Amino acid sequence: MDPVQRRRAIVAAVFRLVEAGGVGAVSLREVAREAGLNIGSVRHYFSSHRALMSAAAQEVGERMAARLEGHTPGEGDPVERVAFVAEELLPLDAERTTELTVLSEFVSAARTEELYRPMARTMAADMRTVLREALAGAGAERPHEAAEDLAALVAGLGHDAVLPHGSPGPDGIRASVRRFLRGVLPGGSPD
Amino acid sequence: MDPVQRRRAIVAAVFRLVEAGGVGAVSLREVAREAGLNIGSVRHYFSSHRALMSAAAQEVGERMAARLEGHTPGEGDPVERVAFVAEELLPLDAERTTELTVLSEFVSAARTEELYRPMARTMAADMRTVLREALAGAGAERPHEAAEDLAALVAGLGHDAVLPHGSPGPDGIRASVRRFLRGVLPGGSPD
DNA sequence: TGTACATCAGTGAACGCGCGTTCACTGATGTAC
DNA sequence: TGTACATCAGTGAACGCGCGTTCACTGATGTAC
Repeated sequence: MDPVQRRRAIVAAVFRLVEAGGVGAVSLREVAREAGLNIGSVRHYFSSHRALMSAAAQEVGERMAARLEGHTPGEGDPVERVAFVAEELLPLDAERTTELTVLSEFVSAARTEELYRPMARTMAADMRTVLREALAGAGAERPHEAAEDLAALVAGLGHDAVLPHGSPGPDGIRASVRRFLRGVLPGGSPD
Repeated sequence: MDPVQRRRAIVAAVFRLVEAGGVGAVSLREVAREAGLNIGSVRHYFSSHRALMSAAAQEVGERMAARLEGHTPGEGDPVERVAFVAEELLPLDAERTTELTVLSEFVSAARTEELYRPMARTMAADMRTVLREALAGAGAERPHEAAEDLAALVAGLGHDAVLPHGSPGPDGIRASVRRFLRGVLPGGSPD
């Protein structure tokens, strides 16, 4: 197996463990078991537990950055154009739910673990930038303020939906985003 | 020392450890050190690690419930009346920041640890109820929808501010809450 | 008043376990000459 | 073509450590009679 692919497979095992039990549940023995390798083999590709987690955090950040940058805003109604961007960051299907859950675990861990802080900071800044540009492009009057509000709304909706609480669900999430956007963009039909 | 006080002191030590390192950083040995006790003494008051964490989670839930129920909505401008309630749930000073950080750690842990799930569910439901009643009392046209949106905004603002990222800070948080409330309540000056 | 016993706060050593790390190793592939 | 050596993927035992738990213990206070 290609060493690059092997490293990817190990990081993928880390992601599955993070989703199942959080960042704290990732031990080298569990990673080895999940990846179908010997613990010594994991060590062969990542010199330490810290190095493995750092690589995993970097990969999460790169995936989300690609998600944010990789789409074209689309056309049509301003509300739908910005909603399309915001919804990249919301748990509206299984794929996004998994990815956001893993991201959220790393970002939360960044509060007490400095290893994840650069990634968390970059993510927060990228998200604000992308939302601000989308809002400005769609004609928002105060894109900076609106981006702050939308970033908080998106974080809150994502947080709730990822947890086993009384989340509004995909339809409720979509509705919240549209209510917000109709308030800050021109051309949305009033309520 | 009164046994009740002793239990409280041990739970307080748990809270300090959760704030410093998350729920995963709470070991019985660390709790004993933090509380100035022997590990056997901690065991004397809480029959297991699980029982201790359960008691701590319950205490967090009760404190937040008291915070939500214990205030009177106040009078005057509808925006300020609801903002007063919402701001109980936002990290606007050191005390609220600490309390919300600890709450947030337990709620996040609830995703993978069923022990904390009842508390997390109750908290989420209480928060929605209190916000909905405050919005309805202040004249919101669609208090249910507005409460969902405000709950997400509050969760997002709190999440961001608790983490070492590019948070908007207390003034930005207050401004976001007021922009939202002016959009859903009567009598707020437009923009 | 005095003795015996029960209760309970508090102690700290010992257990088995999973952890990250270290290390000596196997065996296949590739390169030097 | 053939031999010697280097490289590197992959292995798995062993280390010291912190963990939750268990347990036998001390000593003070309160109660029974």
